[in-house]
This record gives sequence, structure tokens and C-alpha cells, in this order.
Amino acid sequence: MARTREFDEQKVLEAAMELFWEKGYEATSLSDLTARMGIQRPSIYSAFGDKKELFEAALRRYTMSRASDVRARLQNHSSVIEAFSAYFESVVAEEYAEDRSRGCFCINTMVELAPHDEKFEILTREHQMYLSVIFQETIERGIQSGELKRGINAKALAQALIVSLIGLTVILKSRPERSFVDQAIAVTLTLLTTTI
Amino acid sequence: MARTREFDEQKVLEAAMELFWEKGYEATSLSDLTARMGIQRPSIYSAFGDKKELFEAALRRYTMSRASDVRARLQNHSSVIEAFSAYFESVVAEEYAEDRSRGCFCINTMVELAPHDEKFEILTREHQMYLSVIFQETIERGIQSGELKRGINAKALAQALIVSLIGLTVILKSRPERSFVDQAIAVTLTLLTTTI
DNA sequence: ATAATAACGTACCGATTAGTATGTTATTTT
DNA sequence: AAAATAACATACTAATCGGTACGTTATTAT
Repeated sequence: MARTREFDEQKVLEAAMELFWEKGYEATSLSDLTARMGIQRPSIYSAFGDKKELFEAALRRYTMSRASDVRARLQNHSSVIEAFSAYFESVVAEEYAEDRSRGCFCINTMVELAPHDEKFEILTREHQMYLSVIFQETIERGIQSGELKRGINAKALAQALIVSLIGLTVILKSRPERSFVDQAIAVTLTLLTTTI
Repeated sequence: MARTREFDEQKVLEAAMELFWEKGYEATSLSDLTARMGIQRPSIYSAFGDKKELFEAALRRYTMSRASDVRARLQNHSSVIEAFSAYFESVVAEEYAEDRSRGCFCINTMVELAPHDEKFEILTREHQMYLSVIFQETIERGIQSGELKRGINAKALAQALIVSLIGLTVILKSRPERSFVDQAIAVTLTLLTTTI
């Protein structure tokens, strides 16, 4: 061993994540990254590999923290309907709170890179599948507690909600009127109560 | 007047649109464009302005043709439920047919440029609002024909369906199992029959 | 026919891109 | 203390970026 690393790997990776999240892969240059991460170019390459490997590390960090965040938020409410309602509304509120909508890093990557890079096709898909399972478990909890009807297809409903959540996250980037998304959410969430 | 233009403006714009649609704004270089459009660099600039103006022209071309296509497809069925069902399924089928999912050019742009460029924020939003109105009119047609319940909030339901369509289009880029999207669509479309 | 004009192709511009070679500094192990 | 080693900063590379100057060619209007 020799000289110790002066920077905190997790901290600079967090900074890289923020930047890629805001700007996407192509629009983010190495100069942008060194400025934001506060380390020099060779330090990036020695710690994370090339630009794409750094991006992948940043995305993995994002998806892991995102998944546990979603799980925690949904478990935060005893009512499943309230849980979904609060979660969808919080997504909306957070996007309107920032002046630039970053959306979801994983969804951004699904649009930008998934069609051209199998690694990211898989990585982004698996993340959505994972979120879908979290949704499904939450719905099943609602069925078992008696809050939701027994006949509900938890898996299919979870998938429909994931699709809507993605659509919601994306359309927020165009800053539609709040009533648009609020009404869309309200209608979508009736699926929890009316599905046969 | 002097020498006549040798290329067909609409044809080369169509080519540019295809390329931007596939690769996005940043990842498409001027060299890519000249190769695909079959004209030289100065011809692009004289006919369309700079890269961003060309992109905008391509996107406008896309949204116009897309809107009339959606309208036509929905009017193609007397049953409104069938119309939406066929439309959502055709989106899925078309994405799986290509080996690379291009998705929707407008949605791609919403993700890539809308948060950083107000012009595209507005342009992409207006397109989705326009599609939403087409959906709403279709739903209203279903109500008037007696196919759909009178109590349905056509506008809110249309907005919910647009959000789902966006989510569907995006998640298809990650090539999920077909059963995932099929089930999600099936559940979402129950909104047409069960909304209070 | 000739002058005017605009589209054409070539060849270039400075700036920026991702990535690296290299010499220096700091820390650890012997 | 000395040798080994790895992180550091600087400065560089070739390639590519978006955009344009300029000389040539073709077409129109006179």
C-alpha cells in the first residue's frame, strides 16, 4: 500500500449521479464531471473506469437507494390506498418543487441508453420489475387486511400502476398543469377500488 | 432566382427526423446527419438553420403526423373500447417488431430536452395535451353512443390514459416480457368500463 | 448571350471531446 | 530511514464536435 485516497468514493459517486441524473449521459462531459465531483480526471478513471462505467456505477447506486426509498414510503401508511395516493402525489410535488425536473434517473436512462446498450436495457428493466414487485406486495397487503377486494389481480394491477408512474414521471418533465396530473392520478388510483 | 435546390426538403427532413428519433439530439452529430440526409453540411444550414432548429423542424413534423395518425386510428373503430384496445396493442406490437425500440420521438424529447429548453418543454407538452383532447373526444363519442357509462369524466379519463400510454411507450424501451405490458394494458383499459 | 444569384462541394475553423502519459507527492511497509 | 507504491495534478493526445469561408457550378432573369 501507499498513499491513501484523498476523496470519499461514495461522495464523489453521489455527485456524479446527481450530474448524470440532471443532464443524461451524452450531455455530461468529463469536464463537467471533474468540476462537480471535485477530483481530477485520472482519479475518476482509476476509481471508476471510463465514462460509461462511472455512469453505470452511478445508476446502480440510484436504483438501490430508490428501491428502498419506495418500499419505505409505501410501508409508511397502514392504508394501502393512502400509501399509493401519498406516493404518487409526492412524486408530483417533488417535481414541481424543483425548477428543473430531473425526473427519475432510471427512466431517463431507459429512454436515452436502453435501446442502444443491452446492459442498460437489462439494468433499467430489472429495476422497474423490482418496483413492480414492491407494488404487488403492497397491494397484497391491502387484500389481506381487507382494505382491497379479494378478486384483485395484484400482479397485473401493480404492473399497471408502474406503467402509470412512469408516464407520470415523464410527463412532469413538460410541466403540465397540476390539474392534469392530479386528475390522471385520481382516475388511475380508482383501479385499487374498482378492479373486478 | 438562381440555381434550383437539388434535394427535396421534406425528404431530407424526414431522414433527419428518423435519425434524431433513433439517437436523440446529443448523440446525433452533424456528420451522422449529412450521411443520412444525403446532403452536405452547408445545405443543412441554409435550409434549416442550426442543429437545434433542424431538430425542432423534425419534431414538429413528427408531432403533426403522429397526431393525425392517432386520430385516424381511433376513428377506425366504431367501438371506443375496441379502438383504445387496438391502439395500445398496436403500440406494443410495433415496438416489438423493430429490433431497436425508438419509442415516441416526442416522449424521447420530453425526457432529453424539455427540462433544459423551454421551447421543447412547451412543444412536447402541447403535443401531449393535443393527444389528450383526441382521447377525450373519443371517450365522449363512446358516451354518446351508449357504449360507455354516462357518469364518466371524459377529460380526466383521457388524461389518465395518456399518462399510461406514455409509461407504456417508455417501458417498452427496456423490452419487458410481453405479458407485463399486456396485463398492464388490460387493467388500465378497465377504466373505460368501471370508472364511476 | 450575359449578368446575377443561389446551391453546391471542399476544406477549413476554433473549441471540445474522451482518455492518457508523465512527473510529483504522500503514505505505508520493510 | 529507505524502498515501494499509489494517488495526485498538469498537460497532453488524436479525434470529433458544431459551424462556416470560399471557390465552383448550375439556373434564372434580363
